[in-house]
Amino acid sequence: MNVHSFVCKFVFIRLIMDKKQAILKSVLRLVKRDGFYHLNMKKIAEEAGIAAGTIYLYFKGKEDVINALYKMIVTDFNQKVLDGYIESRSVKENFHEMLNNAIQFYLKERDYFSFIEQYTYAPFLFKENQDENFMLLLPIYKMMKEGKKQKVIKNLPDAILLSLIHGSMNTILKLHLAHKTDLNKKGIKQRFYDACWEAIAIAS
Amino acid sequence: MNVHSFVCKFVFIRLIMDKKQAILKSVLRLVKRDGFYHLNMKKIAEEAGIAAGTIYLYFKGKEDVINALYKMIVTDFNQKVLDGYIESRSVKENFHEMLNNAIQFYLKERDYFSFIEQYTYAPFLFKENQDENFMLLLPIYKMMKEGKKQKVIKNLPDAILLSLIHGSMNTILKLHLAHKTDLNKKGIKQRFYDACWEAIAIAS
DNA sequence: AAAATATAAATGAACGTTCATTCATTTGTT
DNA sequence: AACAAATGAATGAACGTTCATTTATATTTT
Repeated sequence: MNVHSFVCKFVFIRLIMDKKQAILKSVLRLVKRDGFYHLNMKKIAEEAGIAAGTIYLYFKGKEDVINALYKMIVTDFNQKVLDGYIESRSVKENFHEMLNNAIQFYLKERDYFSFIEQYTYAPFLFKENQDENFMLLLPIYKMMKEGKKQKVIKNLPDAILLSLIHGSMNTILKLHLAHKTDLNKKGIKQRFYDACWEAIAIAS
Repeated sequence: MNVHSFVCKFVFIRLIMDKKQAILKSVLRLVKRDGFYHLNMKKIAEEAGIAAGTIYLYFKGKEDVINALYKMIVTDFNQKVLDGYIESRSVKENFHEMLNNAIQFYLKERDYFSFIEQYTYAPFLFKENQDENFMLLLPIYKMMKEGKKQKVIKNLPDAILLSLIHGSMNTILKLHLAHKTDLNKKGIKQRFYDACWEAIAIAS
């Protein structure tokens, strides 16, 4: 393999990825706008500015597209949120940082939230693995475990702590996206973080 | 109108309602089992033990069926949960009672939860009115207001309190239905109620 | 360097299904 | 006989997917 062919191969892969991404981005926009129910291959192609058949060059079919998108979002989410975790910091600081990262993530990529919510509640729609549903909770688990060990977080069952953190985050995002509150206001966000922390922390 | 025709009319209405209910119950079971995506009129008819055309004698079409089901569930939920509200009782007691009613409601009618979750996140799918989404929150609103007035509930923005209560309830139900926890165990349920109350109550 | 050839990428009409809905007909009731 | 209720085959639109064809890109030959 000479340098020339190496460069060619690199460019080749990059282009494939670009088109794959373009298709996934289209799905994202469509699911947000019209919902899963009205999603179809022709629309996806139109939105991506390609022909319907082209999608099948990059994905096995509709299911494959949807699953690929889910995996992309989960990977992106976990990476960005776990980025906020620094061993040396206190649990409280890590909690704030990760919750903030999670909320910022969904505020920045608001289509992600809509997609994830709809995907999660479509039983056996496109799911290869039911446990996938809970992959988004990994960062919270990590933090909870450490907090319990250090006795700064209440010794409640994991499910309850998860509910208080993830559940309330979910709902406040929902309310934000429905314009029932405004997480961009600094005050609201801070008060939410604090309320959330108070809910799970051992009072000092 | 004589007694006979009155009886006839009564029976007539009852039968209509029975068939309507039978159709809605079928939808419920199918949505839980296969998801919204795989729902179709033939399946609904089969599940209800009637012919496909018969559905159109009772509903305008598919959308109408879905919307009717949603309205039925919301009405049922609000009634059953608000049943737990007694003016003379303390806010804390009312909170426990209503949260318990809500959870029992969804545990008893587990198909309801699956349906509501999927319906809520299908943007513009079958929704005549976007604000419908938040109709399930009415009972919580009522309690929150009173609690704030009596200064037993933290003076946080409604959206935050809602998130802590409704959001965490939602997630714990989700975890229960996915067998990640067991709300039927008395201990878990009680600890969840207490944790939830601690999250919103002013420490005494 | 241009032309010819080979390969890859993209297209969109066509296909077979599936679906919601309709309605002429049948079944049940008054 | 008269009416209401239920049927399910028929209909046509919509869908996911395929594939013969076209367009674009790369390679080889002249």
